Amino acid sequence: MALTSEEIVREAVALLDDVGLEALTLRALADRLGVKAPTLYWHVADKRTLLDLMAARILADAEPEGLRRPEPGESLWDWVHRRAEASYEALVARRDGPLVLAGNRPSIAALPHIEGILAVFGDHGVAPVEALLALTVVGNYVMGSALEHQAEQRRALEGDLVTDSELATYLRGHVDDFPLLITAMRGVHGVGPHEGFRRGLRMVVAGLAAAPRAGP
Amino acid sequence: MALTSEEIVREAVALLDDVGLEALTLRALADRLGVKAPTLYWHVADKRTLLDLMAARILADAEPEGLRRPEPGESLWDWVHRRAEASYEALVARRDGPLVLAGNRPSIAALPHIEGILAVFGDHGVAPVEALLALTVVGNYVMGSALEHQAEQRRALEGDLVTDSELATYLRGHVDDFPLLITAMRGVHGVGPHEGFRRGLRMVVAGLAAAPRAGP
DNA sequence: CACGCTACTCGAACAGCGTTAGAGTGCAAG
DNA sequence: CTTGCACTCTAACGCTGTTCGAGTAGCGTG
Repeated sequence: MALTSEEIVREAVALLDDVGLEALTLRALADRLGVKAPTLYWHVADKRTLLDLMAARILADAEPEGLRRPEPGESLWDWVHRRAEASYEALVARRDGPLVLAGNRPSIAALPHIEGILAVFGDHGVAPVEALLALTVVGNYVMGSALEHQAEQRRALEGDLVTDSELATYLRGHVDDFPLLITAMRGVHGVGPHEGFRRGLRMVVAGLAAAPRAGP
Repeated sequence: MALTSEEIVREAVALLDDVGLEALTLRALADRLGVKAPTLYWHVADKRTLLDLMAARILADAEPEGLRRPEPGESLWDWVHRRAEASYEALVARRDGPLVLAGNRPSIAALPHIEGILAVFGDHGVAPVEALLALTVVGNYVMGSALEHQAEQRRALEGDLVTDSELATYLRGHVDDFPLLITAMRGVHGVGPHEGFRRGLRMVVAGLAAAPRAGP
């Protein structure tokens, strides 16, 4: 049975989930597919383009069906908020997902999708330029947040650097030096780990909604 | 004359500017220092920790003196805006800077700095929790934007994928399929490349300023 | 001066990586 | 049966980060 490039990409993403980006080697991927490494080069040009394909697939998975358009009666910005939340969660759920996506622009295949989003903005009276701006602002915030969250997570796995809990114990030893930081961390610790992202997202979207001439 | 680890880090950052992250090899760095590769291991534990040190240095360079506190009479949020703009520009100016910073949390050395920022927020009546939230929101937005900008820039250098101009010519060939996207891109193209970040930043900061109980 | 000790540098080598060249295998079409 | 294509393999290249153990220069002490 012949190997397909889609099968390779699918298994590569699965391997990524298992071992992380650093251990994602072509030989390991080939092993997983019951094949030797050079075989992959018949189906995929490069490791670089393999990563591009993986990024495209991860991105596609992060856009479920129900988010293509707003629910009936849903406000534009509530929809933007929901979209952002969903892609953040999809990004964070996939191990090293943000890292893989970091270097890879969406392919041409994503253009119709973007056009559709701009159309929705248009239905709500937002001009294309403003819409694209809002889209990239939210996208960059989501990307940055996911990246930071996973960086922290990776640290905790490797255990060799400043994790949040290590930071907490360090701070406890220097209560007098960092009173504000300590109360801030305590307040953040009260809510869940992703709650910070959500609260921030709400403010970001509010800022976007307030700024342009988003007609009533 | 003995080699110091600071000298290594300084030269590593310079090498990064010259050749980019992918070509930043220990042998090349050693060559630049007039030394052989194993020597570096006497001064630095790992390449990983070398990257951590580089990240710390890049981050430190991104915080110039005049931004520690607001100018007299400057509003809190104008100051936040100025800080964000400065670090964005520092990040983008340094080749692959965002990529290096992506995996590396600020070291313990950065804590006093953060504490100082929280104190400024406190002077303006913003509680530590809200201040830390605002700080990470802006930080994540800056990080995501810098990452995206440099990803685009890298594509243009390597010339083998979808750069903005290639995208533009592709779009010109499919005017009927993507009318909104085209007018949006045209509008973005009118202003400078970093203007999108600035306009977005203004909205993000506005959202932050409006949301919490930032007393008068 | 001679001693050893520490600080520092090096050559040689290892395993593993992405990648290529070329030979081989099976299967479908003529 | 033969040809040719689609696909996979073995072997190897140059490169990477990293380790080992030997070597050297300078210094404080006897």
